[in-house]
Amino acid sequence: MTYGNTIAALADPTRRAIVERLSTRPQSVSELAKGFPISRPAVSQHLKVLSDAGVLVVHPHGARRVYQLDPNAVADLRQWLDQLWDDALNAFAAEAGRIAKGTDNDAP
Amino acid sequence: MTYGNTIAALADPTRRAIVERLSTRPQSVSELAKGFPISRPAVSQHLKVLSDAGVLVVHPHGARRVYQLDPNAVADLRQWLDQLWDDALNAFAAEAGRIAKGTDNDAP
DNA sequence: CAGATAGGTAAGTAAACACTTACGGTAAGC
DNA sequence: GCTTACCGTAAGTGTTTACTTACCTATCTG
Repeated sequence: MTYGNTIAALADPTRRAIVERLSTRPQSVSELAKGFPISRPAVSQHLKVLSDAGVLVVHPHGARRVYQLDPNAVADLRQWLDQLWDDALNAFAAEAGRIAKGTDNDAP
Repeated sequence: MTYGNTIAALADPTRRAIVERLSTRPQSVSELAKGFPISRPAVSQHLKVLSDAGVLVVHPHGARRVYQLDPNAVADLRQWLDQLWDDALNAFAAEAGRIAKGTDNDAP
């Protein structure tokens, strides 16, 4: 169920951009905020949402707080997606089989 | 960018549940609606969001409209996630390397 | 110690969202 | 043709959300 929080957190474009930035290297709040057209508190709020969802981890370096992407969150979401992908392919194959056997009701 | 719409569409729990149901077999609107505690029009609206995002495809069978999960949408999202995963792991390794070399500023 | 830097939190607001009921339009069955 | 099932859309509503400014607490620096 943890992937639910993750995907909800990643729904916002700004939050996705933050995550993408952090995926290359850890960064502090104001460092991040420089790259966005929104205020620093807004970035801080996004970081809280992402942290609460388990997507980010913080470790304080003095007065600075450095945020980092947690690979585990990505892994959880990936697992769910892989399951979905697998089921979707199976369903597709089953459907194709039914159509090939003429069991579909497309024809008049 | 198409994964952006996909992930936004999947942010809602009801919509995720719909997608999970459709991942096993295609289903019609009222068939789907039976399984949820919300009204049929609400389900219809969710289906529109998912279709607009490219997550679902419809094909009408007479008066019924059968919705089906489109594996391509899942594939796009998977690709983005894999990229994120890869970058995150690299960043993690780089960070670990920097700490091991004592380049980090944790110490007073 | 005084001031600056870094960042979380509170309160307010406008827009987006997830519903509801009501309605209109199309295909099926008698 | 007339009724019944199927389904999308319109309009309205309460809640969530993404922002803003203002404020407050820590830490680093001179």
